[in-house]
Amino acid sequence: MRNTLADVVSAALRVLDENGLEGCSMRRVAAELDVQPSALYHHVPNKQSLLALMADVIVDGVGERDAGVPDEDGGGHSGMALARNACLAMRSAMLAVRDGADVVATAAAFRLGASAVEQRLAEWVGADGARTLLFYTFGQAQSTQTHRHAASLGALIGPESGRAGQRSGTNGAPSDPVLELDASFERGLDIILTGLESEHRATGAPTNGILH
Amino acid sequence: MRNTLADVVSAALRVLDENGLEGCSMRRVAAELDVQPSALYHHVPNKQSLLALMADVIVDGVGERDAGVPDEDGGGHSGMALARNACLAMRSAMLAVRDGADVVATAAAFRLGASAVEQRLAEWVGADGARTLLFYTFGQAQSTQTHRHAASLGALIGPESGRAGQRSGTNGAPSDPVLELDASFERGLDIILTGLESEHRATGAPTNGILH
DNA sequence: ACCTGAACACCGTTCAAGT
DNA sequence: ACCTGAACACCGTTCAAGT
Repeated sequence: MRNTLADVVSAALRVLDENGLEGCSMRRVAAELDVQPSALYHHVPNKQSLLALMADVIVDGVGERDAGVPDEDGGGHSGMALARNACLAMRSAMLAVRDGADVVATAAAFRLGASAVEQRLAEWVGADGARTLLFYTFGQAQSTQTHRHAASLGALIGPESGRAGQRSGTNGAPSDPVLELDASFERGLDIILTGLESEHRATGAPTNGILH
Repeated sequence: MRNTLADVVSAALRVLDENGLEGCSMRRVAAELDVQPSALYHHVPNKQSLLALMADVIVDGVGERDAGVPDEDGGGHSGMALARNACLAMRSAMLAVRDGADVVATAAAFRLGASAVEQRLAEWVGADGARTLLFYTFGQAQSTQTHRHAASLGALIGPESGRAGQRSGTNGAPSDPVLELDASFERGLDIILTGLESEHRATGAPTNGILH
C-alpha cells in the first residue's frame, strides 16, 4: 500500500498553498506524491471531489466549539456571540491557506444547508441568518484573498506603484486595501448581527422566521 | 478591419452563456469569431482581462438608476429602498447569463471600492454597508447558480432522484433548493438593511460611520 | 489495492510572418 | 490594424496492463 486518500488530500493542500488554485493541478499533486497522474484516480473520481475533500479539511473544526477565537468575557455565550465567533474562525481558517476561500466557497455552494457550520449557525440565528452570515463571510474572505494576491504581485513590481498621495492617518482609514478589508470584516458582521437582533426582538420568537 | 474589441467581448459572452465558465476557452471564443486563437491577443492582453470586460457588460447599467426593478410606491425612494433595488437588479443581471455570478464576483474583487455600483451603494448606505450588501449578493447569486447547474445535471438523470418524502406546502418552505434560494434572497437582504437602519438610528448621522 | 505507461482531446500564450 | 500558422508547455481523464 503506497498512498492513502488522506495522503492525497494533504499533498493536494500542500500544492494548493504553494501554487494557488490555478497551479493546483492533478499532475502537480501526483508529482508531490512521486506518482503518475493516473494513480490519483484510484483514490478520487475527479478533481472536483478532491477539491471538496480539501475544503472539508480547511474548515475542519470551525463551529464545533468556538474554535480559534477565545472567550472575551467569562460569561455564557449568546447565540449572536457564538455566531460571531464562528464567522471569525471560519474566515481565519479560509485565509490560512492560499486561495482557501475560493475552494471552500465553491464546495460549500454544492451542499448548501448540509454543512456542519451552517447547521450550527442555524441553531443560533435561524436558517436565513446562517445563510446571510455565510455568504457575507465567503465573499469577504474571497475578496481579501484576491487583494492579498494582487498585493504580492504588486510588491514584485515596486512597493509604491504610482498612487499620487498616500492618504492615511487623517481620515482614520488605512490606505492598504488588505488591512482595510481585515478591519472592515467585523463591522459588516456586526451590521448583520444587529439586523438579526432587531428581527429577533420584533417577532419575540427565536430567530428562525418560519417555525415558531 | 475584421473584428473590434466589442465583437470579441460579445462573442465571449455568447460562448459563456452556452458553455459555462469552464467551457469558455479562448480557443472557443476564437472559433465563434471564425478566427485563430492567437488573433484574440491583438484585442486583449490575456483571458483575465477579457473576463473583466465581460463582467462589465453583465452588470452594465445596474445601480445607475434603479434599473430592472420598478417603483412599488410612487413616493420618493429612501437610500435603503434604492440600495435594495440595486441589489435585486444586480442579482438578476448576474443570473441572466450562465455562470455570470462567478465572472462578476471575481472581477469585482479586483477593483473593490472602484466599481460604479459599489460607489452608488456607498452613497446610500455607507462604505461598510455597500460592501456587506455586495458580498452577500455575490455569494447568494453564486450559490443560486451552482444549484441551478446541479439541478440541470440532475434533471438529466431523473426528475425525482431518490429523496424519500418530498415535503412542501405544510411548512411553507419550497422543497426545490433553487426556488428556496430565490425566495430567501430578499429575506437576507432585509436582515442586512434592518441592521443598517438601526445603526443609522443609533448614530444619528448618515449611515457611513467614518465621515459624516 | 495501488500503481505505470501511453494515449486522447484539450488548454493559454508567444511569435514570426503575412496583408 | 488585424490576422495566420506553427509551436511551447501545459491540462483532466481513460484504460489496459502490471504487482
